[in-house]
Amino acid sequence: MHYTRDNMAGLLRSHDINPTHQRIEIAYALFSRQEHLSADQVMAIVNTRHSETSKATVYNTLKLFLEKGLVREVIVDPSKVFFDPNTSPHHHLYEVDSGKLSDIDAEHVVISGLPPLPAGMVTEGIDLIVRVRRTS
Amino acid sequence: MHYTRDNMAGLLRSHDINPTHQRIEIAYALFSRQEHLSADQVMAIVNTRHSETSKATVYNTLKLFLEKGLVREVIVDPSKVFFDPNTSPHHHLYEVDSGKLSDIDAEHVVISGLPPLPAGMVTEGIDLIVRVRRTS
DNA sequence: CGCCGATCTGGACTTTGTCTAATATTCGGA
DNA sequence: TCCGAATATTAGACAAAGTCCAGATCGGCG
Ligand SMILES: [Mn+2]
Ligand SMILES: [Mn+2]
Ligand SMILES: [Zn+2]
Ligand SMILES: [Zn+2]
Repeated sequence: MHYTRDNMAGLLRSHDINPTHQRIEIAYALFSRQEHLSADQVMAIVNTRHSETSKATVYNTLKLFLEKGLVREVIVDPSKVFFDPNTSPHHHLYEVDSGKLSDIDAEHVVISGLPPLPAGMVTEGIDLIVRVRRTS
Repeated sequence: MHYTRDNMAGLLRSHDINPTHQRIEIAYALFSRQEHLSADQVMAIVNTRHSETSKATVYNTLKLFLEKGLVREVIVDPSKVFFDPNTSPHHHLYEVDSGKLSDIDAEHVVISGLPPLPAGMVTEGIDLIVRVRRTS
């Protein structure tokens, strides 16, 4: 599957999001790259050409995408949140020094032996983060 | 093992940390409670009685404890870091709504099928976070 | 064209955390 | 015990991420 600006409107509609110019640009930034981006990075990307999208809109839009399940949040760096266009179950490899974040396919990873959940609780997700460092 | 202010100095020295009044208070806040605390919470606790420890000292001290391996950092909430006096290998259960964070013993948890690390990389830690929500 | 709800915006504000330069404390040695 | 150097603490300025709001703008429809 190949992402273009032109198929962003359909993607947004399929997630019950009204497609606007700004939302299309922001979605395109994430989906065309298939990378983990911070709000700051998204803002820099969408404002490279000319369109001028405000900070408030970038944050509002990313939050909207999150609520609608179009993207997922990755909390791995204490100073900023990353947004992930890959919403299929997967884990993350985090290079502590460089801040580089990459995906680990969940398909072959098995997590067993977790204790039963407290009553009245339901799992929203299991985040597995492998923190690595360059051999010094 | 039972933690008192009086045995904090020894604990600090055993981790190569010069025990000072402020450091003892901060360590005592964490170890006597055995809870995950944010810097803000630590500051509130140590300043409840009278001692008046500054914000800079709270942050400096928590970072020092981290470097010396006396506490560990838990990154689970996008808005603040939690400090964990439990440095033995364990995982976390995070209640998304309430923000409550609790330990999952690592002893019976098995994680298998992780892909090999990129060359020249060494694992610094594996963080497993089970995000749960109250059944609605 | 003109209306109206939805969206976008600048900028003030909040929160978490960092930095700095001045002050205070600690601690080993005389 | 006293002293000086090294170490630690501090107030407050600063920075960065993120939130909020009231007013401006957009865009689809009659
Ligand atoms: Mn989806
Ligand atoms: Mn230890
Ligand atoms: Zn990912
Ligand atoms: Zn813990």
